[in-house]
Amino acid sequence: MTLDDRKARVLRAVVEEHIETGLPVGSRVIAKRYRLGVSSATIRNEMADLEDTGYLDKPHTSSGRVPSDRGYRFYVDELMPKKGLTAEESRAVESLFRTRIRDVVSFLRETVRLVSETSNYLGFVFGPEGEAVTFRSIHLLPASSDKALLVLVTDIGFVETCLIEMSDASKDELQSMSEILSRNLTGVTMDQVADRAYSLLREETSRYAMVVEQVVEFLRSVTMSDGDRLYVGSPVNLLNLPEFRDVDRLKGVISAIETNGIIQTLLTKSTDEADPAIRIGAENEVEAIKDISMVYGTFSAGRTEGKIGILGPKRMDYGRAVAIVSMFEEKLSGFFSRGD
Amino acid sequence: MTLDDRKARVLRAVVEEHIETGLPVGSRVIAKRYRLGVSSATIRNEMADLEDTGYLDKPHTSSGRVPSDRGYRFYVDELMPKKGLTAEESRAVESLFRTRIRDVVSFLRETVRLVSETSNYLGFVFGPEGEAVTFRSIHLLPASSDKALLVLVTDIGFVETCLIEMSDASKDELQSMSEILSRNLTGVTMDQVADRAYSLLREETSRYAMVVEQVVEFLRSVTMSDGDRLYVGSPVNLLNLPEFRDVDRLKGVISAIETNGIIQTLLTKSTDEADPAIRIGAENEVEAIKDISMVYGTFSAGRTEGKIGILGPKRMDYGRAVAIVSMFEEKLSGFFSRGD
DNA sequence: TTTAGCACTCCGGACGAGAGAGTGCTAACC
DNA sequence: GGTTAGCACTCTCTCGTCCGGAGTGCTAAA
Repeated sequence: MTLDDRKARVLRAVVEEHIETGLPVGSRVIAKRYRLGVSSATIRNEMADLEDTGYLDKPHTSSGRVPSDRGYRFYVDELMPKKGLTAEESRAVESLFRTRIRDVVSFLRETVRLVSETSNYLGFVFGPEGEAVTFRSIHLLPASSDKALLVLVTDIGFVETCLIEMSDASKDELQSMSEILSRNLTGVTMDQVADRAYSLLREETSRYAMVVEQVVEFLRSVTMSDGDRLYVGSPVNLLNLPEFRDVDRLKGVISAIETNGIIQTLLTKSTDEADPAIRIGAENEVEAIKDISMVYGTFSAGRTEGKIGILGPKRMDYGRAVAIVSMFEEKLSGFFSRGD
Repeated sequence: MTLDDRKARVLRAVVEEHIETGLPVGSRVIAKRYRLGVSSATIRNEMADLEDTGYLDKPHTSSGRVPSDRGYRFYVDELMPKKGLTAEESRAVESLFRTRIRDVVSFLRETVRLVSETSNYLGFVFGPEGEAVTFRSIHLLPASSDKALLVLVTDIGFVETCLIEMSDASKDELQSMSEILSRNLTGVTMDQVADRAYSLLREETSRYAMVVEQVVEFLRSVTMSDGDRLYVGSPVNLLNLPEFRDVDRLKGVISAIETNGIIQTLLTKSTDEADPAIRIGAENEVEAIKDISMVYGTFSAGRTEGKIGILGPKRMDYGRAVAIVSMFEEKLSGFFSRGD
């Protein structure tokens, strides 16, 4: 389905006007503000047609028009101009990726904060999945008289640490256990590593049963931690939007997002879309966020991948959102491949 | 200043009724619901007196009374019953402290989440300060061909890691640098460690100038990270409170909290108060949170200490908040001393 | 096909009335 | 003298009503 040139221009004007103001837009405003060379009456007719074909909605009988999901969809697919980031914004992003990385978790958390800040919507990152990740190295270090520190480094730079209680173990013993672990588990994928570690350690140093158990338990918890993959920014930005003056709506959205699983299922459901992908309103197929849009993309991290995206109102600045997501995608892919 | 017995009982009734309902409370309700043995007219007289002496306020001429800051203060100091947590709640807290601790940062983050959840207000933790902390151990581990992993363990169990870029270094070289670091920096306090490391590494292995610089830079960032000490829960709970139906108020509070520094200065200003301490409304001396109350306490972590607390409306359930804070204080102190 | 004109619709703010809740005061009561 | 019943008064909140404004849809003319 396509639209003739003038209808497309009217639709574009309506969408952009509505994105800017948040209010229903009338024919007069379009005629005045957007130089289409025709009168408001003509625009009115075009708008009526656009409503009939489902590109525009009317909140009530005699008010201006608002883009429908379909209208937005046509807009982002066909009409939307490509946008870039300002020099200053790019610089802010660059600088995040130049700072010393302490660990991947806080790095991703910082990323989310920056996405939220530059977009003025709600940023999120869905971290690289664990299953395809392998270990680059494993160490057991003495930490105190009765504790050892287990350090794991994955091939994409994740560092996980964990304190292990142990009654007595010499430095040498730790060292040897450490080496056994390293030799045998390096390169093994996450979903196999716990089992491997278990059989391995048990036969080699059975007198440390308690330690072995703790190591295995920790490895299990690392691999299972699918819920931990989602990082969401602070929803304060959404409070500034007129569509969320209604507290209950905001509450619904926030709790939907915080309820682990919603975004995950949304993202994994993603089909052969463009990248960055755009999901508009009801396209998300979840009641609670049916007037929320989502722009997200995929970044690669070693053999696996993660998602980064922005949640905002349907009248979000899609062009800008796409620019931001693209930028971060690229940077994140770069970041995670750098470590190879 | 004290109150005669009946006035105190009226005040207590008003405060508790208001805490429960959030509405101005009238004399009739008090007379009916709280068995004071006098009629509403008498209560009315008492309430008028309480208003004169500043314990109660009236939103407008002919409405019920609302406790003033002074009224709340008297309530928490003199009238409030001691509360405990339900068995189930205690169990939830216990279980957090029994789970395997991955690292202190995520542990504190989880703590904040749990405080928010059990209190139904906004929990926060102000982590142990860095200056008095010393290192228990320091390690440099091979991570990949061109990177090493720097691992620090502090005496209170904080683990900080950081990837260091280095063009070429054999395992043995890393090992020896690692040992030099360990030997010389263990037990040194955070605020001295960067300098020590610098002079040390430079003279011993000058050919790794780049590495040294990175290590020092990281040590600096660890010691400086005062802004990172604050962990705040999700403000969703606040959305459920009728006093925050007004989005702008909520926005003010949230951004005041997110603006680093507000809570810090509030907490550091704390004088010789009881523990858990209670700050009611304007006692906080910050405009933005002048109708927010705060209940917080101190937990010890080795030679240093941190704060844990709850932010809520002035009509918060102080008894419960105190119980929760006490519980967490104790648990956290236990947690951080366990590692000695 | 476009446009001007006009009647019509609907929203939102203003206004006022009435109900409800609560107070303060007065006068009677124990 | 403290306590209480009664009552007038005040203020808020909720409706219903009433415009004014904005926008539409339709018709007829250009």
